[in-house]
Amino acid sequence: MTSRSDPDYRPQLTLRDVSEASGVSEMTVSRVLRNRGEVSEKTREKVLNAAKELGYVPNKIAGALASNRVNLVGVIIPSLSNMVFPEVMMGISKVLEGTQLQPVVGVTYYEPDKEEEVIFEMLSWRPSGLIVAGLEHTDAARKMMANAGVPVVEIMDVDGDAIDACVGISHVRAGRETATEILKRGYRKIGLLGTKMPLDHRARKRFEGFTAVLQEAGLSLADEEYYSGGSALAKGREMTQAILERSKDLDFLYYSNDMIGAGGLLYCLEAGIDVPDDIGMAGFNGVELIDGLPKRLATMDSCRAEIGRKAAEIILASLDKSANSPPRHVEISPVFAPGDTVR
Amino acid sequence: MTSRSDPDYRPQLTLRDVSEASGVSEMTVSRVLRNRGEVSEKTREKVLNAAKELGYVPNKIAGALASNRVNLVGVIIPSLSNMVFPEVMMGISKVLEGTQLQPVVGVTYYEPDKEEEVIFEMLSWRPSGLIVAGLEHTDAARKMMANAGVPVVEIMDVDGDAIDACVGISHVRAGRETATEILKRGYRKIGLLGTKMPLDHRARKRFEGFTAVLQEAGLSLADEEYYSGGSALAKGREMTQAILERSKDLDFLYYSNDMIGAGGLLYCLEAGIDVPDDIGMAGFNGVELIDGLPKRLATMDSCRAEIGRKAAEIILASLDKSANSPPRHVEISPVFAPGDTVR
DNA sequence: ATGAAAGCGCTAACAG
DNA sequence: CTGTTAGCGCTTTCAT
Repeated sequence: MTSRSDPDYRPQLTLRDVSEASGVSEMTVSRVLRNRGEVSEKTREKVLNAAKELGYVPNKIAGALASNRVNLVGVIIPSLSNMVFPEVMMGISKVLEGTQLQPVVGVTYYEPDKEEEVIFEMLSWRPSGLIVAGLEHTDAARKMMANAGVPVVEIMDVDGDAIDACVGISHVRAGRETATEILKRGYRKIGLLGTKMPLDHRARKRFEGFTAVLQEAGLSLADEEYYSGGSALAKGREMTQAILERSKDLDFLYYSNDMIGAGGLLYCLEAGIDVPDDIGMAGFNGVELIDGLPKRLATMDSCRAEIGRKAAEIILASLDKSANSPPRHVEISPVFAPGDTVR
Repeated sequence: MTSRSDPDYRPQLTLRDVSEASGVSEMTVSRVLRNRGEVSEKTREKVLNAAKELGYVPNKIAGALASNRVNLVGVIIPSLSNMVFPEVMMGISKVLEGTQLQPVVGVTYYEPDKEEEVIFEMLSWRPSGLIVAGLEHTDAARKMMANAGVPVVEIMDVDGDAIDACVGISHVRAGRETATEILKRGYRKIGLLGTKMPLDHRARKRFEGFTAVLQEAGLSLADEEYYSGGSALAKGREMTQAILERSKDLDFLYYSNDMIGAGGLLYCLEAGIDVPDDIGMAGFNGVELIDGLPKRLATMDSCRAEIGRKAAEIILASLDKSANSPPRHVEISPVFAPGDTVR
């Protein structure tokens, strides 16, 4: 897109061009192209032909400015580097498919300042709604979203205060339930393995819920291991080896996600460790990958696609005032799936 | 975003509001907010304070219309359901980070008509550039892109004619090289395992290149197996079991991607099959996952992040006329990585 | 260094 | 069913 003062600026095709080519007024051309209002079949055809002939592509920028309507939904997520968020996206896409709305993604890399920036950027396009991962934001970001005048759905997490609407699971509870299941099954010397990400609030909350239950049972974590960077599967393998060599009496490993859990599982199987009798293990997320492992890793489904779908539905409903509005605070309750790695 | 005629329409904050609050003309406010043109430090501050005070968020729609500039790059990819495309995205993001440009994603689900639709939708926002996966498009889509007047980079594949620019690998050659390596290592009874996706042109091209080399060597495929849907890892496992039970004399399995290859590898290891001596195996993509498997699967890196980076650089360069333009046709040559699953 | 005027391409609202 | 008018919020251009 060249600036209009550039020497080689080629003016774009406008409604006016279609109007002239078809001998129909701009306004009627506009109506035809948007399928709005009554237009006779004859004019309709003339316009459509002219538009196709010319290769006219409407200018949504101008349309949006004039109509004060932007059919975009901003989706703001921390990362693309694991399957979690793409799956949320798919849930959103599926619901938005067939409506006028289109998702637009922004990535924050788990950085609050970057998130604030992305939110600002998004809002400056005046989208019809916003879906944001997590409940933790800078004050400025919260203020912007609260004042944006569009529906805002915070997703993935419900442990905290939502600005407008939220859909997710309680990670504290997820951690608590996993711990409860583990204790119930008799495991006592428990190690924690996770990513070194203080800003991954959801992983933090799971671990908090998890350790709280241990404490209530008079236990404490036997050991911990954190990593950053690299292939999650490989890291899970390495970390597991490290922690088991260091703490020989561990009988359970709780991983912050399934991918590193899978690495740990592969390591144990190769090392001849009896899973789940010598060592039990559990991850989190319920990724598809789990189905293909030699043993199904115990996990808890984080319901990513469902969260995406529900969030999109909330946006849709709050735009369509005739629809009866769905609840604006949705907690999904995942269940512990023991798989083959707990006894 | 409510329509302006709605009963509960709240007018948005405009430059005018900031102008009035700061006692500075709209024009100067605009200059401050865009860091353009000379503005005295004093006015600058007044404006910035007023804007922050009010919580003003500029309207990019209006800005874009007036300036004929949209700092968006459309990225059109077939799928989010495996790690391949998110990784391309990360390459793109990394390069665009720090520039004015922002990527916007559209997903086509490997459907040509859907792709045409997404391209049309994208172009109607008048983005500064387009990055599209693949070289195969509907005629209408090609025409739109050719006439869009913005840089268009087709990525992932170079086996075909590019509209404007392209960055990718030759999948035909990738298939050929893999076949060559396999034959060189003495494998002869070769089975093919892949996804049932006639519209995944790149997988098709790899298989075509692969079988061409076999034919040139007087060989033909011993067996084939295709799947659709489900967990790739689990499917890889199932397909491998199926093909091996059916064709007991196979000595090599070529998978259309690493994920199903990994499933196959896990199956073989569990089944006590000697890899690579009884059976050799190879996949495609070079996903990180491979590092964490019991044996590293032979593969060929599809250079996703690099492709994303190069594509973004081409867009950037063609927008900045002072920059010397990089080549507009870039073929990256991946190398066969034998890992531990070929002898 | 700052301001005023004009208009980007389209659609809402109203008139016929 | 079709057309006319006005203007969305901003930036360009030109004047001061």
